[in-house]
Amino acid sequence: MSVKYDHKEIELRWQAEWEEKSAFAARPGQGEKYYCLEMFPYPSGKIHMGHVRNYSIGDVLARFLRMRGMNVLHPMGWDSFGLPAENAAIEHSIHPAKWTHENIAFMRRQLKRMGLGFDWTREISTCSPEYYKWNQWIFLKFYEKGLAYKRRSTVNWCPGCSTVLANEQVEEGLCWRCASAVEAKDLEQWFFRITDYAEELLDFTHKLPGWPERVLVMQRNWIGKSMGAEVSFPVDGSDEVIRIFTTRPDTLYGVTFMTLAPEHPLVERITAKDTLEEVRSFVKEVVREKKGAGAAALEKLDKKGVFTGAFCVNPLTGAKVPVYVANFVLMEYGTGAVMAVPAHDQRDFEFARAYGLPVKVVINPRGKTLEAESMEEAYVGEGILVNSGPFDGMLNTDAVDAIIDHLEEEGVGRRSINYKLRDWGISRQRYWGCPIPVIYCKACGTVGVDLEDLPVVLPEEVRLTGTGRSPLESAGEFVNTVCPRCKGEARRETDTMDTFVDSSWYFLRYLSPGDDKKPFEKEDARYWMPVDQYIGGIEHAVMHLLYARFFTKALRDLGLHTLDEPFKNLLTQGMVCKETARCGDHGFLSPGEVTGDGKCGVCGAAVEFGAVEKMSKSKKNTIDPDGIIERYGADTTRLFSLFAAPPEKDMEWSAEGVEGSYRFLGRVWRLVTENALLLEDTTTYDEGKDPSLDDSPPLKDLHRITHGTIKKVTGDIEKRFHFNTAISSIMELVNAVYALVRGDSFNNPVGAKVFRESVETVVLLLAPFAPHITEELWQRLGNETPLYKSKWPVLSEDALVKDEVTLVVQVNGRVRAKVVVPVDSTDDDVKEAVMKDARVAEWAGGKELKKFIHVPGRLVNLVVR
RNA sequence: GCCGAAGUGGCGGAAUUGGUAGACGCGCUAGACUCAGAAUCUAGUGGGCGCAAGCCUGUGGGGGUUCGACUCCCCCCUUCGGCACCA
Repeated sequence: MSVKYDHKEIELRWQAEWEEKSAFAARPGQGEKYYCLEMFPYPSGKIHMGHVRNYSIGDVLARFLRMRGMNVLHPMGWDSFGLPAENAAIEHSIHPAKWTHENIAFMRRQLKRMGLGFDWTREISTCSPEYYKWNQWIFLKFYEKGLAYKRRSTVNWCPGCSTVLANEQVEEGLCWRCASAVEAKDLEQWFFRITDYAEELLDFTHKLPGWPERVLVMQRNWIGKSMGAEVSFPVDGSDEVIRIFTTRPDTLYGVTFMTLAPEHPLVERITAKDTLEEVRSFVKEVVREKKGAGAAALEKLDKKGVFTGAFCVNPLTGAKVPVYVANFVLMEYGTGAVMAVPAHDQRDFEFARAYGLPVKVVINPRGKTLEAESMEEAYVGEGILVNSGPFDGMLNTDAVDAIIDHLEEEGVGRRSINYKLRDWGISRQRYWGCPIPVIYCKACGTVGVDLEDLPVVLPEEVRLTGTGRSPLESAGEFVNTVCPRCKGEARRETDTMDTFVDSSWYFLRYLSPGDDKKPFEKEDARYWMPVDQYIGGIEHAVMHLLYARFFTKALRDLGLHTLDEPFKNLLTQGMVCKETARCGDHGFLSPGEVTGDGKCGVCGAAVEFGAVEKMSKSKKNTIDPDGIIERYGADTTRLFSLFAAPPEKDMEWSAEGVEGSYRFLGRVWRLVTENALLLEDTTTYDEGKDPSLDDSPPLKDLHRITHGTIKKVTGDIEKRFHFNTAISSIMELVNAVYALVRGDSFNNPVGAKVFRESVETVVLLLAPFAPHITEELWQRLGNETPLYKSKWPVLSEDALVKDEVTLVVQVNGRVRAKVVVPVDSTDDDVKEAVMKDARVAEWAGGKELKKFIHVPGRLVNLVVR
């Protein structure tokens, strides 16, 4: 008697049941809390395999911990403001709101079809006024505290997206989203003062043991802390002073020239009359090169400079050194001026050699004397100071502090710290975002909207042209308003916020999703925060994860909660990849464009296979989850996405692998349905009450394997997130059960009980991975309580104990025999047993036993000569 | 250039503390069932030699530590990721 595994019918039925019962709603206050969160999706249209993997990982964890008795919060929402909605509006004449809401509806259905156990009662969407009202509220609190401010600045302008980008959103001079060359543009912009938190953000990268080291390293590099000194170099024959920042004050006596950034304000003021023309044209050229460098930023520009005709004075030595303008000096970092020490800095060295400038050695490696003339590269290592006045003979690492102290005493410099981190520019000249709640009044100036007037609702009627002006400027009714202070005529800010603002605190909104008095309830935050496990892509290592950390600290300082860090543990999942097909003439080909015998469907040329790359439309190697779910079911799709690789590593999608997972579920299905009568007729083996298994080794083995699997799967899920090995050990258990099913071991009352125990265990252990089929089988096993309310199997340590163990016997490190000994054998017992073995005698007989090594339960190694 | 991660069968991957390398799955081979196929089941499957028992060899390359190394140490190679004029 067999029943077909109808995955679709089973999955839809159980999904309806979970939906109806709100099976996965979190209820604060009951049991130990666990906040499991995956990065919420942008509603781009439909889910892709990256989503499938991300949410499958989170759901396994959430379901597992629920079965372990924890009160799990596992919410879902939508990062629903953003540029694609606007582009769709321009291309297809559909309102961004409509496009977004349709996408959300579609993707929500897809996620539910995946059987993901989310608490849908807490669903949020960042484009809803109920959500972005609190964005605006937070903005105003930041503004009040000076954490939000406006200034004119040179910004990264993406001509493709017609908007400003944050520094974090520029990759190698290109837009992170559309890869257009980023241009410089002067604009009035709102900023968040994330630099106020640079030190704390950096400090806490050392206090997040649950984060992957590489993410922490990336954040540290991004924050880019450098310790050193700021030093003043007076300009000779002028009142002007050039301030420089250096991390190498120990080399101050070796300065032989000075370099300024082309944009440095002093350039115009100190340049000699007769060189002004030359300097100006150089500056122009550099600016032009920098603008054009966007696309070709991979190639570093040649180091170039021009002498200004001016000299400045080294405050320690009194030496006059020439001042150059150089294309490699950045105005944005430090002070825009760099002292040059060619003997001990490679870039300065190259510049000095190119322009015939002197090289002065001030540090000698131990036991060596450097000759400036014959040096072929700068010496950047440690050593002893020379030519450095009172500091001669000092170790350079000690001289750093000594010289800074000296600078401070003389009043010509001070200790200083620099960060690469810049303040976060959040203004975007786009429509589909959160309006910045600010009003400009001729009389009162810049005024924040009153909190009672929030939200500032995004108007529906605007002209979207994508030309670079803020679309909101065209919405007259929105723009023209009255000043909250003087009630006079005023205009609204027409820029919207970077969507990364929306995602910087959404994890807090899930805690109190309906609250209309505050962004979130302090008590809820106290209970649920921090997020115990956050799961998402590595691409957010710097941007989102740094912004969210900043928000958490800033909101703490506003008194909204008391937490330092939002995410206790972070799992960065690998990418979903697939083999590409490529034709020399026609580029990447989709499977449909390749003929049956591996030729290009267009030209018939041989197709190149083998390159495994991240799934992407441009590579034509995507797999649509819908098709897989339709054909194999959500359980198979989830199972395979977890089985193919450990979660933090890239995985390769393979059609055959999916088949394998499907076959496995079929095996489990048949194990229960084909043995329904046997299973119905019995109860689970109970170690305490039922007869001992000592008389039946096969049953005792299976009982032990069953509990070994419980131990292995539990550990793999909770300690290591190694879902792939968890699944394979469940497969091993299934194989072990099948090995006995065809014999007669189970055809007796005790055998049936052991059989039922192992089958129930398979179903329970598999439940987090494949929740539908297991729910169905659980019911078919006659259980009244649905599986989603059931407990994880309990491990019996007693069951794990073996009577005998097989020891591997090595002679001189090579395996030569195996012996079976009682588990409690002493070294001497083992030695006796080993020596009796015929194979051992063959290899070790008649030779001198130098050493006898016994690793209990594992092996024996005889060292003989 | 700097920082980080990784290199294991035909493929995805396993080996948790230095203790039988290749679990589990895919693929492949042979067989059973079938009119046939699909599905399913059984057996085999790192490489070399051998009828076999078995022997040798094998985790990117070279050296080292150890009774014993995929695992620890040193050098090198390759691949991937991040940062990249940061003073």
